[in-house]
Amino acid sequence: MSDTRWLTEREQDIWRSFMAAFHGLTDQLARQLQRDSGMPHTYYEILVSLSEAPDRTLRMSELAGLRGSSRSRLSHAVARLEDTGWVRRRECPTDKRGSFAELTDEGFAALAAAAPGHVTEVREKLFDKLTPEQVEQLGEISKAILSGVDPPPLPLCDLTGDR
Amino acid sequence: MSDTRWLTEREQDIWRSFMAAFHGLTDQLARQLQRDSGMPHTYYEILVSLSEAPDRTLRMSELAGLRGSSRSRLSHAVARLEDTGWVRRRECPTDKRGSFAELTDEGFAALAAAAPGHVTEVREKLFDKLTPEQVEQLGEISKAILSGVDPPPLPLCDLTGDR
DNA sequence: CCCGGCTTATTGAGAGTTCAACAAGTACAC
DNA sequence: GTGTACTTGTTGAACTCTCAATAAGCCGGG
Repeated sequence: MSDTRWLTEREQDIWRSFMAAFHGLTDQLARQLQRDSGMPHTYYEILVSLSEAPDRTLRMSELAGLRGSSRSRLSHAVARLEDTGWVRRRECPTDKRGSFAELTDEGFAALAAAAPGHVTEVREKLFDKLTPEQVEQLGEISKAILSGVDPPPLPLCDLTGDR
Repeated sequence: MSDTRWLTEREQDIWRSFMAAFHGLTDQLARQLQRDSGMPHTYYEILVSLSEAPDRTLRMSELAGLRGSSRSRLSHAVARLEDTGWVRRRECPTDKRGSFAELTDEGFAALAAAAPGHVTEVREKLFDKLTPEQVEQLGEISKAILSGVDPPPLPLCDLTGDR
């Protein structure tokens, strides 16, 4: 328990570059979206997920699952998106607990308006900086990391009686 | 202006894996730190930077630069860290505007207590998932991305007269 | 010296996230 | 059926982050 496998000098170097690069990149993307389209990156991704769903509609918990977000976060986010008129809530006929979130036409338009600037930023700040081989490597690396990431911060009730 | 260079199918795939992997990873690290050590990841990194500085002390703006954080954010964070007793503010004798942040013994102890769990998480969730070649590739990729990331969200007053 | 222009750091309000608690509905054993 | 256990989604409070505004000190030209 006490024999921690510390990082080597080299590993720490890479780890720090990685964190700096990724935070720099995501910060920049988030900033661009907020500045040019007035929406947080998280909300942009919610709109994307809805836009790709049949009828542009998803159950709240499916949406949370897709976005790796907690139900609570999603609930707050959708409340705000509803205020701006980009999303509408509908009730589920078969399960009265359930809620659907549906992308409105205004929401779709906002997404369509935001996309070009966002994609341009992604291309310039990420893909343009890497060689084609590095892009493929990044894909492999990402898949490998994903395999180790525990199921998202979903409700994931604490089953164990621990503590 | 209107000819956006959209992502190819393959690129979008990689982009999404990348985002999912990275968000999953950072979420998990943040969660582990908050749960086991009661501190946000951002604060952990502030403590790390201070612990490595001469006299465990840094000017506020140097610290902000190191951490790629805005002055404002750092100011709020240090205020809170001061409340918990992990950091102490000192005034700068040569520049009366300036402030030093100094890691207290309690802060150092908290950091020392948090480090093993954090490192273990980094090793298990990142390094253990990758081959040695992939680790090196990740280092190169990170450096390449870093080269394109604009200077951090520092104050960076808008020099241009635009808008 | 002194004034305008930077730089340093803080502050407050607004927005997003987390966590725990909760209401409401479903499911399944009995 | 009825009750217990689980699910779905929401809410409020506490916390972090962002942005714009502000106070205060430095600095260089005239």
